[in-house]
Amino acid sequence: MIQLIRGFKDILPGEGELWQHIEKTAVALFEAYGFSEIRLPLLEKSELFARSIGEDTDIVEKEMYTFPDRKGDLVTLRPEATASIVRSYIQHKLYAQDPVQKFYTIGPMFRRERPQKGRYRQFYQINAEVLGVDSPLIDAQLIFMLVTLFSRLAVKDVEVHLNSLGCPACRPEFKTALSGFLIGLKEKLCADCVRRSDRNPLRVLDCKVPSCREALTGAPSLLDFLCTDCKTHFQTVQDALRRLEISFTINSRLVRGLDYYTRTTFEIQTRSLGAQNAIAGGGRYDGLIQLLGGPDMPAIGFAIGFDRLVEVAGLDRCDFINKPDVFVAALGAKSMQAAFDWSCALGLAGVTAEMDLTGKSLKSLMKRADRLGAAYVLIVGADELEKGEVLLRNMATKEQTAVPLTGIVEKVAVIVRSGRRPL
RNA sequence: GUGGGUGUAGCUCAGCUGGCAGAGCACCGGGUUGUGGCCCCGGUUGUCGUGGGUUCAAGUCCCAUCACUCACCCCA
Repeated sequence: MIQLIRGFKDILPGEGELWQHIEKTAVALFEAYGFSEIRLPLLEKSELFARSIGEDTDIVEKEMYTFPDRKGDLVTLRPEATASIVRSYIQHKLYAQDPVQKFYTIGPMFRRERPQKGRYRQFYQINAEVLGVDSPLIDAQLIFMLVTLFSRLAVKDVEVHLNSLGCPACRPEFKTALSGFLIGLKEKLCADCVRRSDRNPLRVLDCKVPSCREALTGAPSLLDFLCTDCKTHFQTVQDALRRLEISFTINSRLVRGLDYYTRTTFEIQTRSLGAQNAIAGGGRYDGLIQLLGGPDMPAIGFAIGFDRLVEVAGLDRCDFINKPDVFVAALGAKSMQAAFDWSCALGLAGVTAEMDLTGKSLKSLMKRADRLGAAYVLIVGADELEKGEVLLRNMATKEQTAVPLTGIVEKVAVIVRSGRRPL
């Protein structure tokens, strides 16, 4: 048997409906705030990610699906969406029409990590990005949208973690101070942190090893090093969040894994996902557009882990399963023909009709109708055809109505519609 | 990439110190000659993850491998 590739998964019928519901909820929300959909390729030149995400990140160093195409060009299955969004914004000069652009996009990303709860090699993200807006108010609005979405999807125990990473004017100063602090501490840190302290000292801050955390208690805080502009920006974000009644925690150790982040960064966490507790993360990346060859434009965005969101959404999967309105139970070959014609016509009339084509006993047909959750069963047999009327059984009330054969499709459709609950 | 746990019927799992591969659910049929859910009776379903090894004999012990899973790492 050929099995699927490690870390990949099938979204089976029964789950698909829930995925769709979540997607629709997100799209409706984004559109209400003026975001438009952008659809992007899954494959990009490898160089795009190396430049945007950062050569020294784990993603680029060891997690990307990178391979030469048939001509020998290095291509990569996208590990995230922001790089492509920015690439597209620059390439099509979208800023020329209107410097402010708001996008959302939903789709698969690929990273070759070891699979775990809520972590797959092909995983899905919902992204929203605002390009060309400097104002800290937009930062708050994005967080507001995330919190709103999670509440609409009944996600429990949502926590907003907030930090500012500063800008090219103030971050280097902090990095120097941090490096200085770390030098004296090398023997107290774990092996990973010793390596990090040279290459990417910021990452030492969110190490989970208890001894490292302890050693870092007196470490300089990023927030003390922010320049005046960054400080004001961060303060405005917080004030706006308070006005929007969103509770948040400032976590000066919240560091992003991608190099391009500046200023505001945030992460939405929830319990009940084990170690993979982040369901969304994002932040500002003011320098990225210019870095990739575009104009000097600010930008901010977030990514939601779709797979994780599906796991923590407080929704009953059964509520979204597609149930037939009518199950057509045909007994005998002659009945089968008539029943088949009617079930096709019912579909056109907007009534979901399901029927069994294998010629089973009425008992098993009834069982099947019950399992599928059909609202009605239309019983069609030789006796009924002779009498000129078939029986429509309401599965909930067990009431049976005789429906004459003339105009049967319309009559069934009327009864089914009247029985449907208004949405 | 590192470490732990788990792979037996479609699903959930039992199977002892090696000795004929099992149960519940599901499915199919019958009781009810044409009416679902409850009840009763009967029936189908297996490369015991895969490949080696030890043994008279391996689901069981050993090695390898694949997959799932949890954690580290990293990240959404």
